[in-house]
Amino acid sequence: MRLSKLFTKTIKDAPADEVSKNAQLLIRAGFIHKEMAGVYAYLPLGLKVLNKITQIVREEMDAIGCQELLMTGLQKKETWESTGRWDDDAVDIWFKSELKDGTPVGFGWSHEEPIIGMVKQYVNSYKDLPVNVYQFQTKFRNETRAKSGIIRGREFTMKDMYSCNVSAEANQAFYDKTIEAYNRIFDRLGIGADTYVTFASGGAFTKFSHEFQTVCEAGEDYIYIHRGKNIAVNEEVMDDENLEKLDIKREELEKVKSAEVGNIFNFGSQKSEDTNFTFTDADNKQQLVYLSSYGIGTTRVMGVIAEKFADERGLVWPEQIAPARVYLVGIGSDEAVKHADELYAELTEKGIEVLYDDRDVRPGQKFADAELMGIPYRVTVSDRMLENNTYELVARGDGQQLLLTHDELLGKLN
RNA sequence: CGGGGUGUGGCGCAGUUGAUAGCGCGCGCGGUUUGGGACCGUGAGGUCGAAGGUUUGAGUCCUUUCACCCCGACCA
Repeated sequence: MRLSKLFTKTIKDAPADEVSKNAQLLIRAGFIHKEMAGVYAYLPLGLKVLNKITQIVREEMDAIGCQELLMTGLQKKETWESTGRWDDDAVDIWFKSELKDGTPVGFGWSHEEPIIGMVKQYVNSYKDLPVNVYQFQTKFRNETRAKSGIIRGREFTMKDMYSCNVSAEANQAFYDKTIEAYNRIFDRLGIGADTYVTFASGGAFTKFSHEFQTVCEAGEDYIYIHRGKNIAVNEEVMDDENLEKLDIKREELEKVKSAEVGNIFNFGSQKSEDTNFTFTDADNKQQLVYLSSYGIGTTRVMGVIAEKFADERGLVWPEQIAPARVYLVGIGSDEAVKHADELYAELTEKGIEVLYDDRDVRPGQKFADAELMGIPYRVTVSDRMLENNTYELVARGDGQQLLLTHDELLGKLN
């Protein structure tokens, strides 16, 4: 991608109404656009990042046998009445509207009920189970107060997955398998080392749940982490009884601020009882399906990563999700620019994603933008470099600078 | 939802005791520059969140309203 063609541009001053670091930097770098409080659009560079996060999640979900689908944003009242969750008193974040004829509709804040209602149609026998389905969907939640940029919005995207099994054991086995998949996801996203499987309170259908909490100052939770066991306890369920259950001692724990990037619930058979979701077993008896639900807020993850790794110069993306791998800067004479053009063509040809700053602006501005955007590697082609037949490679993360020959550079970037 | 705060060109801000708006960034044009967000010159762009009111006169005062931000509450 040539920067001269990119319609967005960077700005020096963040809008005054943005206080959160993630939104300030993402807006300054041209990754997102604020439409209203808690509602953000994803611009070309931001969408690249979001799509990469999405793809990593998708690969890991597929790897454990899940099938992707896409439910609807509009939902009907009847679906939610079975569990008593259409009522505004039960769920206070509903966005609701109605059809022209007055029929009420809701904007999906979750897809638990609809997806179960849909799957139910196809599951009749134990032979049809297990079923594990997931989607990446926009969720609408009428939060009384949006905050923290894209970490807590009123409209956001989430990967939600639902598993249906024949027994509590099978349900638990898949639940455990998903925890492993989630750990792989957060590893690949670059936040594995700071993300803890956290014992937390449950929701409407279960007493406890597991959260995936990433240590982050911009988070909204306080958790007690156990570095030895690599697990944590959410402050909200921190008591002696639970500590005993987890076989950990209070003094082994360290309190940190964190952001919830994933949350999984084992519903047991309670939810299927409410929704009348049953199957016929081998003895021709009707049995309740065991359900679990698993969420990862993909846009929130993006915000947490932006927030967590940023430094005083701007964003710092982990390589796996950066909008491009290389930020190419050409400086100086026409000759140098020609070399930069050629290198851009060559890298692109090799499948390396390059953001080529071919704008007619001064070097300082290009360097500053490379840093603000957080592209992992900056490659500079200039007359000074050409004299020695080298290219300058600077890593965004640690600032390490290398002077490489053409072949060394390609070796390094491959 | 309770408390606090802010709305003035695309962005960041100033506007004194009321007299129909000014600066920086950005943008156009010309020129000089070219390894850390250059400089000079010259332009374009706003009627001051919205509505109503007081006044000869309102960005400045009053009322209402909307939006946005922060703290708290909430967060399946």
